[in-house]
Amino acid sequence: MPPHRSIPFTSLLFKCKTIQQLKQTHAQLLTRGLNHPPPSLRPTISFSALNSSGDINYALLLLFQSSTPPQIFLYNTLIRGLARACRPDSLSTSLLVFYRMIELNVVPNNFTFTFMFQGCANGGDFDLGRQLHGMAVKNSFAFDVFVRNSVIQYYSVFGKVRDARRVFDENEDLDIVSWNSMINGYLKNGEILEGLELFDKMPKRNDVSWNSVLGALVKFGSLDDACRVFEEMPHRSIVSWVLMISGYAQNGRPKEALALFREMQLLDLEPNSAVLVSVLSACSQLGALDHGNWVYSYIQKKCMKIDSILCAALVDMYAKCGSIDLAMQVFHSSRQKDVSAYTCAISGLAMNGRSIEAFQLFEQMKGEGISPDSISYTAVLCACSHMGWVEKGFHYFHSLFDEHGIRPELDHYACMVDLLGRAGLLKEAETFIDSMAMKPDNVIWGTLLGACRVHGNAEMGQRVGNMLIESDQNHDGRYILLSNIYAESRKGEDAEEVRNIMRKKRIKRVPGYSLIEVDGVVHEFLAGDRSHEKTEEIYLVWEEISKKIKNYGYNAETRAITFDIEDEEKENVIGYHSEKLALAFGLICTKPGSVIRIVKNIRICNDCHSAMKLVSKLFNRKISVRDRKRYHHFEEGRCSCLDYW
DNA sequence: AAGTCTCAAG
Repeated sequence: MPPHRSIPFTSLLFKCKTIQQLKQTHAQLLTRGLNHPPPSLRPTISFSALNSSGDINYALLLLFQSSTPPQIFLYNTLIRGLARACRPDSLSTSLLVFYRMIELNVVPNNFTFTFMFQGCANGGDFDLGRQLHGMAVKNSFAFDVFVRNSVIQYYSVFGKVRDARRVFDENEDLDIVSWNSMINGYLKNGEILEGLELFDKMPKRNDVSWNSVLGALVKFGSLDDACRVFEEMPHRSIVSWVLMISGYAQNGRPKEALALFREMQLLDLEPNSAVLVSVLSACSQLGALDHGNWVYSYIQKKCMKIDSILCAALVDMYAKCGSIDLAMQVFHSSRQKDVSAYTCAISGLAMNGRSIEAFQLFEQMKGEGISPDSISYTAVLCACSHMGWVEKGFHYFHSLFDEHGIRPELDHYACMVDLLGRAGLLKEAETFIDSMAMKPDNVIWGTLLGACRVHGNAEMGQRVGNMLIESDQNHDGRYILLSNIYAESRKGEDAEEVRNIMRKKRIKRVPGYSLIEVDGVVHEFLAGDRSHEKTEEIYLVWEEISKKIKNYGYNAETRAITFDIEDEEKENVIGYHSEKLALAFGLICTKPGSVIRIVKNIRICNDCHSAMKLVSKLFNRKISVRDRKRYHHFEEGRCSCLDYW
């Protein structure tokens, strides 16, 4: 068969849009006896190796089975595809390709080396990279600026900034990417000053240079410094916006994240999925369902692809805004779900009082061949804790290592201590802490202290509380817990003593607050807050509510009163806990029949819990309160937590 | 014929 007969097929191959089409067309070509004519290899290998919907194994097969020795371009394409793919065997496979080409006397060129270094950087093999570097130098490929830049990048990834700097210094012929790679090497490895010094010396800067600095400030410096750079930089690319918005979202400043996003919209800039992921994270933190809904409809309107990260963010947002049904709807309709998306759904279910489904989903995930990671385990252990399922908790705790070889981390231990402590097994919890394979941190002891308070164990509480205060003198929560434990076990003097120490050390109490979103605006309330513009009305309404529910058995509890309030104010303040004010505001401002959604930064107290239950019944409203750990969905006088929390 | 640097979740 004359070779030119393959030409029409080759152009057909170039037009293929999917791997299936490509394989079919290629198969037709093969059945006509045109066994891998060289021109057909290029489109097939390029597509299979580089396209995100390609099939790199198919490309490998074609390359290794070719009857004629493939051109260097094809080898390079495969190595490039492998470097990009980030599979666990990527690097060993590209090394195989590398040896194969040498074996067939195809001499590697500067492109080969660029892709190999990229592979080493992504695949985590330092030694191989160093050998290749020697080889590249010996064969004069290190003169190519691309090769050199990928070497700098490779050394930087492994924290070998000095080696990177040597390559950088040895060469006259540097371009802006060399500078960026070198600066980024410093910044990523925490050598901020060196990085900034080099940045100052740069002959010319581009967006990437500025964004590297911006990213380092967000991560290692202060957000406010980053903000200043953001204001001053000559041009903001989408990456700059991503960095700032995610910086705010991840550092407990979700309101500022949303404000910056609004600024972006006013400038008519199109958000990408990275921006939306951060915006969704901010919505999750604020419980801002209206905003979150807007983001979801925006994604649908723009037909944006929902990848596993966006899926996880959406599921997390809906779950943390209390709309677990919507969360699961998004989850099930998404095609791309990775372990994180599953984990978000699992912890979302658990948080919303649907632990049985959480366990089912965990098993389903394993059934689909996705292995749980350490965070998935934190989620199931939390689910056990919410239900008080001690035995199940131990089962999962043991399977952590037995089934998945994951060594328990502090988070897992903390979940177990919470599970035991909440269930009233305080002794067992303490024994469990003693059996830990690592040194327990203050979070673990703090969890036990919290349990001591819930179950009124003053002896253990005193011991643990004093130890905690000793080791971390500035944590307000520990003083408060200990003082309350004393107060509740009628040791008023000891409680007073703790209060005095706290005053003397000038330890500021982090105030408890509640958020409620009405018509896209997030309102914030503190306990006894009188700053809201509708204060008069809010307090009036709460008085009415209070009177009404008292007729149905509500008795303002005084046990849970915080200590830094003067005695005569006690009843007043517990009557005006932030969630009660938010509830009154919600009753004033939302439509009858709609759900009132409140987000708290600390745990809900007994008093508010019983008040909420009664209001849900007497006012016939569904109320959702998210506290620091979980959701309480109140309906018709009952709570989804079944009064266990 | 092709490449090197900045970017997101639990």
